[in-house]
Amino acid sequence: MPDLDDLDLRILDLVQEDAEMPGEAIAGRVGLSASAVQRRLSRLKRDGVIEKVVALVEPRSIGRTVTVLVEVEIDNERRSALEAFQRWVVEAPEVQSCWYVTGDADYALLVSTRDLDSYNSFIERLMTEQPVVRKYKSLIALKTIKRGLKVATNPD
Amino acid sequence: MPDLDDLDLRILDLVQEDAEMPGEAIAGRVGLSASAVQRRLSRLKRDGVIEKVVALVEPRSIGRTVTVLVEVEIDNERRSALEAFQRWVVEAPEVQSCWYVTGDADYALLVSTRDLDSYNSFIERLMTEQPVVRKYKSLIALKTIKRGLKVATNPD
DNA sequence: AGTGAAAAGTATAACCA
DNA sequence: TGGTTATACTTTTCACT
Repeated sequence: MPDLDDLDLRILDLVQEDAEMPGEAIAGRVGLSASAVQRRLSRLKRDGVIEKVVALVEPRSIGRTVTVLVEVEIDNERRSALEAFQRWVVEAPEVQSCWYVTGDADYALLVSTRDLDSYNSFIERLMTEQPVVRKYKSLIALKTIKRGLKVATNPD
Repeated sequence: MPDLDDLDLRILDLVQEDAEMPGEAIAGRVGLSASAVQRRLSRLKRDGVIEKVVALVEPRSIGRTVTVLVEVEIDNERRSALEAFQRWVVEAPEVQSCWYVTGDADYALLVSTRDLDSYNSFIERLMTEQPVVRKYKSLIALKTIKRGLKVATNPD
């Protein structure tokens, strides 16, 4: 991942908001030709700066009403099972994101399920299949204020 | 947002993983013609099922090394300032996502910054500009296990 | 609603500055 | 590296089932 110049950053800023914008529209805004923009986009994808381009789906519209932030505490005497836990998380379709964190918890999971019943099923599966999880705490999202993974490109 | 059939769900499953897949490729997988797929995609966007299509950028590659889950506690005697707080959050480029949650905290924020220094600046701005925030707790992500906002389309 | 074919719009690649 | 042109591909529109 080599050095990105200011033009790359401005392009990234735009496509993180709308990846369907035609190269020519981007070109107009950043002051380049369409093909220069496309060349840069190809390079950004090849180098892994742009991981992928995805559609963001509104969860309610496909019947997923429940979003939960789950804080998970690990049994330190079973640390050897951590890799299996992480693989489980990566495979679980309910888990949107997961971080290993400092602080009170060990892992934080962002989970999306149909309803509270299926959230409960998810937690039961987690606790029975992954005994390395000692405790968990649920922060149930009552309202989504902002949803995205956009990374700021500004210098601050 | 009217009823989605099984074909819609299968299309959504694919474009949440890779929105650049040509209509014809999707068509082959779900058993439709390319134009039928395109018509469904247009409808899904028009109806807001697909909110938008965005590029996912790898934070490190643009110099953002710090990801933090911030739990925020609200001063209940200043509830009137909540709307201003939410607007602030929506505007703040460091905040990727934010939920109003049950449990110990009131809000949970997903924050991305250049380094710990700029995270500190962010927190100071938050605390001085939004006195409605009484307390906060930082869960610093030491490792990202899984990153995305994909919503499962399966029945579970 | 779906299919297939023509038309319009984009992206890709080759070439030159 | 950027711009321009030509080619290939994709999406959009339309006539028809």
